[in-house]
Amino acid sequence: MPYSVDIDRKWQKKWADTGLYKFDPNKEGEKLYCLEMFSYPSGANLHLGHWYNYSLTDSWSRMKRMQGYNVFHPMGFDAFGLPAENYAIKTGIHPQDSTFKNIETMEKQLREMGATFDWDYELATCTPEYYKWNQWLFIQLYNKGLAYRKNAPVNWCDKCKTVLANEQVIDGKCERCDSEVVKKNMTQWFFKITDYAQELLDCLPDLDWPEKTKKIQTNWIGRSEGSQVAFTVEKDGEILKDENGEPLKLEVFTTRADTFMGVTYVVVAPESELCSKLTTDECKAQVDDYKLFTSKASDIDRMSTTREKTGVFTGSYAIHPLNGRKVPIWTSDYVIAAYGTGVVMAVPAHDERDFEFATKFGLDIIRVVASKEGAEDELPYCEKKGVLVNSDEFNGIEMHAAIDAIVNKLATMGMGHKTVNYRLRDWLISRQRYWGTPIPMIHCEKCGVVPVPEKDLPVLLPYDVEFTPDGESPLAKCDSFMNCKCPKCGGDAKRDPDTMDTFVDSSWYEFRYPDNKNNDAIFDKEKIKKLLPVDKYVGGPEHAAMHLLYARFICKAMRDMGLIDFDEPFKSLVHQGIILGPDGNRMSKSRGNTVAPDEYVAKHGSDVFRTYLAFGFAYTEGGPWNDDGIQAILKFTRRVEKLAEDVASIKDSDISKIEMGKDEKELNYVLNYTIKSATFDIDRFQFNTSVARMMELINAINKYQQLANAKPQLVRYAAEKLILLLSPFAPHMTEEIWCETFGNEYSIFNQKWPSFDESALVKDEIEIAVQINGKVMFKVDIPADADQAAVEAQVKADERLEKALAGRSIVKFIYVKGRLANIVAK
RNA sequence: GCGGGCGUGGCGGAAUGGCAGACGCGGCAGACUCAAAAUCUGUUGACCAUAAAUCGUGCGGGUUCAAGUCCCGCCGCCCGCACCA
Repeated sequence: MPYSVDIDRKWQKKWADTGLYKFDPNKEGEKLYCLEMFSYPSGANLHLGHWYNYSLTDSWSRMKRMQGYNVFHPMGFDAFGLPAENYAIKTGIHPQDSTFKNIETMEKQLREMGATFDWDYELATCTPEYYKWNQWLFIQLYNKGLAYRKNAPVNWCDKCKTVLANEQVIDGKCERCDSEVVKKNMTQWFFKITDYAQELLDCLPDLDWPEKTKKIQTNWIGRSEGSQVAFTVEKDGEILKDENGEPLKLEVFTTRADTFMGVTYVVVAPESELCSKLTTDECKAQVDDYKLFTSKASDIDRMSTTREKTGVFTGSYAIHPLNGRKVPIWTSDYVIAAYGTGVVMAVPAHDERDFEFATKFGLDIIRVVASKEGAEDELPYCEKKGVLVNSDEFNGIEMHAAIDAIVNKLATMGMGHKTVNYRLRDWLISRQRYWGTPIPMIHCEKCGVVPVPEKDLPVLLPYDVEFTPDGESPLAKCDSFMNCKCPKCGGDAKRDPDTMDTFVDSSWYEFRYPDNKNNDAIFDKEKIKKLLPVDKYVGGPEHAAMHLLYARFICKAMRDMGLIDFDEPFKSLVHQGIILGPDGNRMSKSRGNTVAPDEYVAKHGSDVFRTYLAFGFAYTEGGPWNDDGIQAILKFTRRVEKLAEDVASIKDSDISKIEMGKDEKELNYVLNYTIKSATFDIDRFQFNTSVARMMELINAINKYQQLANAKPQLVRYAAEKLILLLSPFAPHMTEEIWCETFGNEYSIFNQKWPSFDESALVKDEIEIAVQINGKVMFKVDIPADADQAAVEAQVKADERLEKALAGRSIVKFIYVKGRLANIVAK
């Protein structure tokens, strides 16, 4: 029966009926956990990106199965999230209803892809069975001090009256109403990922991840070595005191402690709490105006580098600990509250931003570093080399040495020390949204914040909720949800009305798959020990800084809770590229350049589509879709089927007894070369070249077939190997050929992956190029094992050499074994 | 602005410093056919009537017996971060 979508259905049914892909943890073979990033269940059918990710990773895992690994390959759904909620606001269809319906559709489609997923291990994050453990994990983090509440500036859309997730802010605008997003201070839950900043950095080098992704994480974490130095503050003519009655230390982070003697003012971020504390009554009005001004400034404005500096004086002064100088404290939005201490010491002579600010507001500029003693470099002089000037006792000290000298001096006064600062911020996980995991915390007037006892988990997400956004969490309006008893004192209390960021759901799901039905624990430690970490993780590069960082953090936190005993969740990571529309642009409905897999699959079958995806692109690059490529694969599959029919009647594939002549050796060489390189290429996710090698193999077989004295056993033998090699890409078609055309035993996927014979790859004679000064002049056949002397002798004896030399004489003879010979001639 | 990646025929794309363009699409020519489609065979970087020669991996330099590959400087595109103190 020629290959079609009917063949797909036939074998999909048989595979399911016979449980071919059921995972047995006790089966022989080294365990291999192969995981694709699970997907969001959208209403539409699987798109090209899903196919590209899932079908080819499936091909990889199929080869691994055949190589004898005990492959665990689960699939599930990242089912909480905003799209379903927004869809509900628009249509009135409840997120739960639309989500479960979408999951059903996607499951069906994923089955039709013909992947090896074991659906017994499926999970969906929106089920209470899953999010119960999300809540449990939250409480463990809380108990460990890794989940805490604080007041922080968040993205706020004033038109939608709601907080927005970072990913909902597109170029500083709300994705839904397109109005500008501003910062607003709100009390939110955070996960203390910053506790792990250094370890997240330290473990990166040993991961088998794309270097680019590691770089993105490195930058995101943003380690910066510097010093923390402190000033005292004079407000209204008096030294400002802290809550203990000690003089308040205004601490700043700097990488340039060498310029400390050049500080002429200090800047505090307007959002910082310190700002209010430092502002004098006299200046309060202008500072408040300025705060309002910056809170209104959109991210777009603030991000602009051409934007002119703004700011106002707070009325207070910082007192320089080394020279006693009194410098004004300003507030300006060029200082970011969340980075460092939210306060900057300004050295306009040696910092461009400070220079611009000081120039605009007429603040002092004092040179303290010169490229060499006495030099009058143009200011600002920002080079990190030179010696100190105008710095009293530090004059003449080389800039790097001066950092140590100054910090040491400050340290003796308790006013400074070396430190490391990270750009990474704690992970804000509260969301004022409905369709997510309720935060399992209770607010009691008497007892404060109290975690929900484990026996009361899960805190169920109520179904009947008014979720139109109006600035309040939808759950806050649901009395039956909100009102509860305090677990500690039994008095009336309120639940936390927020839900968790859906990145929390996906930050540990890889741990739940192997034990997805466990009602008593998040997972069984022994099961996890057997299967994790994930050996191969495949998904888009867009998750480099978010999901992949969060998942690493949660893994480390789990380890420190004693749940697991390894450091990293994903040993090896691959990113698939992006398939663009035929016009070379990103596919989008508005552009009208989308390609729907369904049409192709219905017409040609899953295998043709899968094999095209393998062949038509460099996997990690992606690229524009091209319909013509499908035709190439159709042709190839027809040739494969034709070959299979040709050899169907040949029952003998024993090649050990046939005489291996030149042609046989040649075909055998191609066969073994194909096995070797296709295996290697599939292993490293370079599917296009592995399919190319198979095309070469069928070319060679067809050529050999046409010989009058072709040995049928060899043809059959080579054809069987080809079918095995192709099976990961075209599972249905090759199963059909294997069982029906060849009459072999079910299933091809219980067969061993072909191995190659190294001796077949050793040729007696090879052709090499002879170059003169790097240019190919002619070619010679030489014995493959010839050494340089032998090759040199043979080439020198060649009659073509004299003409090629054209009167020049040989200076040097280089033979690169098996490659070429190069003659240096003058 | 900083950091990273990429740039190869008409197209998708191959090339551990070692014969650039594997494999395929498309084109051209031929076979089969009344014809077309399909299939098969050959051919296909540019220049050139042909061969030879020459030129060819964004541009300009360099290292090397040998550079798409390594180094330096540009240009273009993409991605990440972005007043990070």
